[in-house]
Amino acid sequence: MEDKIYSYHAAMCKVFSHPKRLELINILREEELSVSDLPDRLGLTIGNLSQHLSMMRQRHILATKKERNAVYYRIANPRLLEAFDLLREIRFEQIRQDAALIQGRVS
Amino acid sequence: MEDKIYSYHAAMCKVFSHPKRLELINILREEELSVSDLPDRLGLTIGNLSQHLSMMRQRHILATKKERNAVYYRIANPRLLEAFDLLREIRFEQIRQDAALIQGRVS
DNA sequence: ATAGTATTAAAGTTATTTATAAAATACTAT
DNA sequence: ATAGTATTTTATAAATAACTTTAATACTAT
Repeated sequence: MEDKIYSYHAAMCKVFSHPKRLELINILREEELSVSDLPDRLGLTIGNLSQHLSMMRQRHILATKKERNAVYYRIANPRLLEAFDLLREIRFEQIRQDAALIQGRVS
Repeated sequence: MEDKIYSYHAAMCKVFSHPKRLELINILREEELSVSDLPDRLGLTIGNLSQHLSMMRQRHILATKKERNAVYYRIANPRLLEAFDLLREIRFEQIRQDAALIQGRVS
């Protein structure tokens, strides 16, 4: 039971474990976009992009709506952006500390 | 440059993308423990555990100290637990919503 | 020094993830 | 209905990650 919770949690975190998916989240925080807007901005083929989108939707990170002949993707839950930002901030802090270490200014 | 930031960010998130690593983080939030305390609690072989520990230390999620003939691991940065809890909370919320849907009580 | 214990590293195997290209589906508008 | 566009799916190959077993290292205490 407890095991399942960790598995669900891990499945969601897997979304964050690929640089292009993170970049995508960061793009979609501003505006929702259609699939065809994205391959150029991300440097991905359409097929590959579609795979990422599909796994992100399955895990409720992204949500979609259909309009005319396009499918629009958006961030499913704004709180995800809080988590995104918090993790990024923690990572930045680490990088700053590493840099300080290299320059001999140990905190 | 921007690419590198996403890669660093993703590398850190990869730590969270495995259920046993999440379980480990949750165990270590209470107390720091030695390597030999962990295989039984996690149901991992020592070799496999050691690989997880090593990658988590490399990414600054865990920190170590040596004492007598044991190596103790602890959470490197308490803010990681904030992120852990936030993500878990978001995931729980999703599960609750899914459950509600199945039972026909659409929010 | 030697034996015993704890930890890490290496090698080999399996499983999972990612990327590419091609085919299939879905929808629009004529 | 047909042609055209957008999106998804599938098949395959390549890359990465995970697990197991065994060997090596490091440290303790006698």
